[in-house]
Amino acid sequence: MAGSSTSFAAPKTPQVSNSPQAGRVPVLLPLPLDGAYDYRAPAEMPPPGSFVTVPLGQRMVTGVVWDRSESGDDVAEPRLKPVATVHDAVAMRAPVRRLVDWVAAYTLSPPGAVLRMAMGPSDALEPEEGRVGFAVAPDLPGLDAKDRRLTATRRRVLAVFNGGEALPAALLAQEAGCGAGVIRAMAEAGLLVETRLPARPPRPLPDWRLPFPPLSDDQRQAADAIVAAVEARHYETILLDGVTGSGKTEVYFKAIAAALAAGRQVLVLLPEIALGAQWHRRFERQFGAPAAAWHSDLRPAERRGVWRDVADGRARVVVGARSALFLPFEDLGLIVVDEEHDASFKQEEGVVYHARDMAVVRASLEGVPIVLASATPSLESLVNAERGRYRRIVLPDRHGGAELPQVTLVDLREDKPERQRFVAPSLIAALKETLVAGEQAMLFLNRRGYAPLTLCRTCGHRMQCPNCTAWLVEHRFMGRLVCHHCGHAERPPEICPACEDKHSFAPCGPGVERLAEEIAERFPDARVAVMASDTLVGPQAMADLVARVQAHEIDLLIGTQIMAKGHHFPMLTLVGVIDGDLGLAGGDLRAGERTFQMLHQVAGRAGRAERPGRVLLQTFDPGHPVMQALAAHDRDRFLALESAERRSRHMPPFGRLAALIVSAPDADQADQVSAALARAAPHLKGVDVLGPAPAPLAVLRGRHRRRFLMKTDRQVNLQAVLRQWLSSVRVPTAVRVQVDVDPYSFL
DNA sequence: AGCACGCCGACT
DNA sequence: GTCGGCGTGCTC
Repeated sequence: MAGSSTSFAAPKTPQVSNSPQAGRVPVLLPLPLDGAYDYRAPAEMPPPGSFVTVPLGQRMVTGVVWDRSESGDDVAEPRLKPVATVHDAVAMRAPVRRLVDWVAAYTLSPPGAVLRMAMGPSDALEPEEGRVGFAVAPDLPGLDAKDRRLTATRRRVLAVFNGGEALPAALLAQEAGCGAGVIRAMAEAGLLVETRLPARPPRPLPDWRLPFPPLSDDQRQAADAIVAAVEARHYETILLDGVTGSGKTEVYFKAIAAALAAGRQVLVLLPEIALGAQWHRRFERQFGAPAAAWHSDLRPAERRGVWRDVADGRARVVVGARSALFLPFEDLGLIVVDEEHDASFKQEEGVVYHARDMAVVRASLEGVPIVLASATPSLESLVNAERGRYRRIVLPDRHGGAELPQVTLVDLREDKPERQRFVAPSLIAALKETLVAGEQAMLFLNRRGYAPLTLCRTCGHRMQCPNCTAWLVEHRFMGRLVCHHCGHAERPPEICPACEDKHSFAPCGPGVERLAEEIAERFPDARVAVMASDTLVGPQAMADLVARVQAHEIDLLIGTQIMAKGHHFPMLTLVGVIDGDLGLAGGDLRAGERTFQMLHQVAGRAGRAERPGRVLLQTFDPGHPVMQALAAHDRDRFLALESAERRSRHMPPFGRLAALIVSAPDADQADQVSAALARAAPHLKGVDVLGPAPAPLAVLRGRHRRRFLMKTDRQVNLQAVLRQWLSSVRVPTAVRVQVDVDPYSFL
């Protein structure tokens, strides 16, 4: 205990003020704790945003020096542990810290859980010096090659250099097929010398001065307005509303060029990385250099590189999915959210947030403009434009003069497919015409696998997931029954587990695989490909298939929503939608809106070049407003109807919504906590609580789930009401209460 | 999120 | 009699 008595005897750090906060520093850790923890500050107080490593319990954790809050109920000073390390890395800027706080408060998540998304890879904090490498010793050529120390392995190592530059040890060892020990021994023996490798090469800079393609008057006006916003350098949300083919991308590329010209960085958010490839090609064509990509399957070294380049300003334009929202831009000048209506911007696990909405928050905290682009804007964004919070810029024309495809509704009650078949006679006929004309066709069915349900003909038993309230989907290519919710997979049984009858199973309903089978029977000579997330493995598979379609090596493409977006197939003149009603079932608030957006996007694949396209849309409900709007190309009337409907029900964006999901391994526990929550539910003006009800997915991954829905007037502070409500109920650790503010999924 | 502490089954 | 399963609770 000599150490502690020494520190006791040492004079106390002189107090710079009488404040009890002197000498202490709040540190937010990337853990789901209640808030920042206080630590004893080092002699030189690290400013807010500094990355620091501190002791927590038995381990060391790296976090960020946070901003002082006013609350006074801090831990007593003697218990404070000291900050262990202050990192040299670029500090987290105030707008990012405020974004973390904002997202945490809005989503009712622990701030540390949000910080985790903003921290980046832990090794990105290490000081960036050239890595250690090895080169051939300068006097080596003088050595006799027959020197006994020059074993075969060592010779292989020397051969790797082949007269070239220094290399990192790991690469050397890998290339020579030996261990790191060999390299070290060779260095000790004087065969190799240790050197510094040069720092990572600089990124090629996108060139904003390259000529743009000629823009239409509408495009030019839109571009001028957005460029002016970029140059004005203040926050504004611009909704860029333009039909497919109207040239939205060129318009926001102009804005990107303006931001680059001003020396500032740009963030572009795309809904799914699947459509990244063609975006990157397009960007590189315009700017002569690639944009930096940020997504979940970057390799660690690449991830670290991008992170650092964003932080020190070397990466000028970053394209990414949701998580790019939290990147540490040094000098952000513009944010673009493309396909802003896309539901995949909503993160459904962990911190539940909507990246489009939080991007607007970031833009406002950074004081920069943000462009939300879509051919089918969300009702939320359109209403925000009506309210004057967003500026709406409309691009009316299909740039390049191509006609809109003709959309014909196929009434499945009249125009019936044969038994156990799913393509109506009129669509078969259209496919035939298209193929005969040497053109391409696409069939859209948003269902992976062979059949969504497998049923025993003898006893009616349905194959169900053991962990979820869901049917198992047959995947015939894989020879598996698969749960699309938890990933459970099993071999299709030979005998029915209920009645033990043999070979009694029958597939019910179509998936893309079954549709492909029907088409192969019907058109044996057609070259058919299936495009679904589980048939395209690896990042290259999608690009390869797209290239084959563009080279007309495929006549007929069958796929799920993965093929709905962005690909340009000049010879594709027919799109068939197998089940237009699929997205409309279930109690989803946005079912109609989403179905419209998805089918509109799919329809847009037909006839984008000089060839006119047509769309045949199979439905059991041709009178449905979604189908009528699609057939008449009347988006605005549909939106007006949808908007009126939402307004009358006080649903978003005219009211606010939050969902609570109570889940537990045990149904009783879930019920008990639900009952307690129900008893404590707020009774306030403008607040309605519905529930508890078993969730549509009543069991998910083995957890029993109950749902509440809280609906409030727009002016109610929904978060405050929720916080109050939740704090009044004790929740045992086995039970989880997940909060989903602005829910998009109602499962 | 880790990591320790703590209370019940199969092993030397 | 111990080793170790993972339920519960804490970390400035």
